[in-house]
Amino acid sequence: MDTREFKSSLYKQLAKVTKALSNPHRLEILDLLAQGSFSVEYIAENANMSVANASQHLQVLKKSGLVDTVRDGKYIFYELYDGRVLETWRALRQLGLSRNQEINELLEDYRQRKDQMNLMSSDELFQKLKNNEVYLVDVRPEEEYNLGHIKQAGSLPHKQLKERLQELPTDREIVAYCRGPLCLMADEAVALMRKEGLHATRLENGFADWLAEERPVEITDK
Amino acid sequence: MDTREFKSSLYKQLAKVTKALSNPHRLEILDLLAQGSFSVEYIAENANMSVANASQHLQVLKKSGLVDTVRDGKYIFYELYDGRVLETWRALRQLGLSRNQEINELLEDYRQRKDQMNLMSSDELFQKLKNNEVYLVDVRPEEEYNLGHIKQAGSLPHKQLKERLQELPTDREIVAYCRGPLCLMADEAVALMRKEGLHATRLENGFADWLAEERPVEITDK
DNA sequence: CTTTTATTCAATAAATTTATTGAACGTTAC
DNA sequence: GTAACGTTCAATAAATTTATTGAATAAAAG
Repeated sequence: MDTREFKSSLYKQLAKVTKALSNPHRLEILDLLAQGSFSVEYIAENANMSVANASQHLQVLKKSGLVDTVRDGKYIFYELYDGRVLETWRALRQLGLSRNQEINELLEDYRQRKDQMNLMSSDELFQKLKNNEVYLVDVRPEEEYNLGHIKQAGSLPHKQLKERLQELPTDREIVAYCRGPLCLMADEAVALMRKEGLHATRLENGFADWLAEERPVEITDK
Repeated sequence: MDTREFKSSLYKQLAKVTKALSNPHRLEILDLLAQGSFSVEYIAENANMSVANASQHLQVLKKSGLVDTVRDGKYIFYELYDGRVLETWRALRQLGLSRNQEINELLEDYRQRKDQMNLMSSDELFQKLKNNEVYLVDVRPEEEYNLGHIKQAGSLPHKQLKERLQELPTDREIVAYCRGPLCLMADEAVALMRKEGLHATRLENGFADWLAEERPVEITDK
């Protein structure tokens, strides 16, 4: 093998990792796995695809070394291989958000339609939590809240929001958060709360980012 | 458009960026553009592909927002869009090197075959340069040396090395560097120097990394 | 104005990636 | 043991990506 062939093989190997990142479904899966480890079934349901399809995508991610599996009883849990994968995913997402104008337009359109543009930064939330100025709700599915959540947050899955609106305070600012900047559960929740006359805002990023920023969380370790 | 469609569009848009990163040729181009801006012809030659093919790949990179173009006379120069692209590329490359065992095996095989396994870290080189303990040579093509190089480095393109061996000192350690950890020019140079009885070592990373680490360089600004 | 040179475009065939389907596998619960 | 359940496999058709070829543009040089 001459030098040129060596070089081609190197980039070909490297592309195995980037190819694994090149599919929208797999990106959505990674974004979900940033929250914790989940079964194939859960992933399929939450990233909106068939179980067989999710399984195939997960195997691509596994072969590329981005995720790993742990068997627990009859379930197989997939998780990010390590913190470096999470960091790279966050950098890529950030790059995408900064370089693809259409993403921002999509997000703005969505929020404008729901009449809520303003987002709260992590810094601001951190301060307001310290001064006990806000009521914080985690609107992700309960399973994810149980794996770990922002300290002082209560669980109120967005699917149950309508029936449990009366639990929310009417005299305080409510902050809702979900998985991350691309997750729309908190946007939907805020829209609904505002329609009910509540003072609600969404956190700009989500749980995985709060964790990566090393801010206070409550984690269930297994 | 309902929430699910919105979400799919978001990840689809994001995948436009990652798809641009999913091809080995385009990775090799990015790695080259980490050194500076170059014409299509130069890129085609140095990344070993036809001009038409390089042009097509470059357009994919441009549409995804990763690179930009500047026209100068009859040449069109391609360059990384900004520092964030460089940082993301470095993170991805690092992730690849850490997660793909075959890359490391390829590199080790290559170096073993050439009987030189030991690499010098940036830290060590920095110290040795300060104490004037090493003779530093940049073995990249002269064009790239002229765009910018490590301070105190002399230019000795690996293609001219054979004829200019007598310029090298026989009584000092020689350090050779090139574009980065995936670039093999410095490995070839070190192998040749050792065969001639010189005391030579390669820098682990390359110019773009030295620059990103904010170590002393000489840059030609235009 | 014509020629030269650098780059891009358009068309095509080959290769790769993808979603879907239904069967197969392996573990748990009974 | 057998049934139920979660996951993977294998086969296939549709969609996308890729390299190659030769023609088309656009700027510079003569």
